[in-house]
Amino acid sequence: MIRPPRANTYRNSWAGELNAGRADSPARVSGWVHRRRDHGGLIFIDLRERSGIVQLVFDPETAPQAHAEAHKLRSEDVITAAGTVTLRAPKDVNPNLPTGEIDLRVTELEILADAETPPFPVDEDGPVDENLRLRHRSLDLRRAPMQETLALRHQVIQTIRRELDERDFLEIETPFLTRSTPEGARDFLVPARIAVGSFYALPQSPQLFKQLLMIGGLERYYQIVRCFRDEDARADRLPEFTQLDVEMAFVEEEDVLGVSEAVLHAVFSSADFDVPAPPWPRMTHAEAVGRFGSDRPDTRFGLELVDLDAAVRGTEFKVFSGALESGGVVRGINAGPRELPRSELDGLTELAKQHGARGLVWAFVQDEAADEPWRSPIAKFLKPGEIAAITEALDAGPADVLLIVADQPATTNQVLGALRLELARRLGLVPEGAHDIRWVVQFPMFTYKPEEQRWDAEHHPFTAPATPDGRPAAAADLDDPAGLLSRSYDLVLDGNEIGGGSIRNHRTDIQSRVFDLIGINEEEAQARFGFLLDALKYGAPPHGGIAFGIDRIVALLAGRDNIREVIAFPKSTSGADPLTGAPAPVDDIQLRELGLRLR
RNA sequence: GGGGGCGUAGCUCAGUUGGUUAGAGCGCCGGCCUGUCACGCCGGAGGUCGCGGGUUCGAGUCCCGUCGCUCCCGCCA
Repeated sequence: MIRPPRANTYRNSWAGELNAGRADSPARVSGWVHRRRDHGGLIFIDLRERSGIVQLVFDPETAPQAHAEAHKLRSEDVITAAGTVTLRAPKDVNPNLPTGEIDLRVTELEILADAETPPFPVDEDGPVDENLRLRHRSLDLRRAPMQETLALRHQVIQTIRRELDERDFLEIETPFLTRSTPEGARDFLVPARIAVGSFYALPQSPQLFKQLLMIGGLERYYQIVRCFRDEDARADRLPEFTQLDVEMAFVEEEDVLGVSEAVLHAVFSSADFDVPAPPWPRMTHAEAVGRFGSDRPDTRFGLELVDLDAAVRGTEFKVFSGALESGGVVRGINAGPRELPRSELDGLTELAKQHGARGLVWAFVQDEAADEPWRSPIAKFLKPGEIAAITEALDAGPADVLLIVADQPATTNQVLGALRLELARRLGLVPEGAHDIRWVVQFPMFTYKPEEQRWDAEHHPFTAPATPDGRPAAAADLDDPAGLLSRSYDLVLDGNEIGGGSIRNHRTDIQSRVFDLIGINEEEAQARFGFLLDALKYGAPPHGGIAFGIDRIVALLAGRDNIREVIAFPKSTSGADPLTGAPAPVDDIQLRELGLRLR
């Protein structure tokens, strides 16, 4: 698995590669003191480096000098040791260690660097405050979980490169110091010394550049590239992150999805991550939101959303009737037969409110022997027929817990989508080891922003529109933007968005019309991305692409719930770097050169 | 910008209703120990209870503020 090292003064073998086959032969290894077991007579030292751990034995009778030196060893000292690989007696074999059949009986020991006592244990995987780990990242990186995850990350990236290379993609770099690209997030800005008062923007993605590469005839491009968005972080989102960026010319959706499936399936296979073989199922955005309350549905468990408009039409219960009259909906989920104590229901209500609902209706379906069909604070406001209709619509039986939200459609879906995820988490509804991967397609092209009285691009404005029945749209189709879809696609793994892309606009007439609709006039468009619009004029091929979140993918493969765990030097949630102290103030001299003055 | 959680020894944590000298395990230091592998045994050191203020006879504990970390909402296609 690992090639032998070039023999030098430090090593001729990897610690983790020594085995019974090397018995009675000399070896020299170097690494860190993982653990010491000093018996007064014999001293055992576990020596650790990337390849693994080997036990060094220091015997006072056969090697008194090395033994004396070994007494000084402490955790994380850096040593080089030479001796003879020795078979252990059968009773002494350690079956938990790949090198457990042998020892290295050391005759020569040199301490290359001694270490202060580490601020947290390096030889265990137990929990340590994350900030402390990040402040001493070089120590944290020595720990097994980080070594494993970064090796996995490397393997993912190598697999991607190999697969794309085999498909004739060119890896091409694009600039970091650039102009703002219209992704919608806040830009990180870099003041320009050469043009005081002007700024570079760090790229939110190489979107415009990869389109230029297609117009430039490069045909198939990819890049594993850092992207920057100056927005608040989350467990799955940091201000700087790495994406696999892909673009292809003369393609339609099937081409991009096909390449994506082949590459990612190779990635999953290489990591022994068990997802179905492609082609992966596709779900429309409308279905995803309708059934799961999310555009990144986790379909590994039920609790699907059910429309209750018909069941409660004409009701006198104001929460429901009020919602319906103001263009809202009434929807619910059947959480199945549960004993949910009041405190848990309150918690769910709190969650619903956090997501914008005014409240949460809950009901326990009772069996026929009970006085009332429901046990619920709102039962008395509903007619028996309405209760029966809701119960039937939710396909509910005795002891089932029903959760109902009445609000505007977007809010209702978001709230119920969040509730079903929370319930699944609390109740452990996701089957162990189950994974689901699927495309979400046919996103709306535009969303209407009432407060600004204009349409906005749901994806980004370079996405090609499609008619409501899913055909590529012509310029004339944009006259009625309401029902338009986009030729975009997201890839969703276990409820996580791990990639997304689209077929782009390669014709200036459609592109201009899109800008028009979202309120970017010709002058502004020319100022912000005239270089792309100009390029489109000189013959752009139909093209499209996709981008995948490398951090998220590796985190999912590694079973980590936080992408910081798969990044060597991550920022904290606040966007600060506990290691370097960035962001940090700068000298007045630097500010003057940039023509900046601080308030 | 908003909400929740956390902050006590080097690490991971406990700390009752506000009450004498703030504890445990691991680590660390010293001693003993020749087959351990989470070695074992004996002894020891180690605390600005995040920081600031307040209430109180008395604060790790209650209150206010603040900082940091974290999860979420907003934001982020």
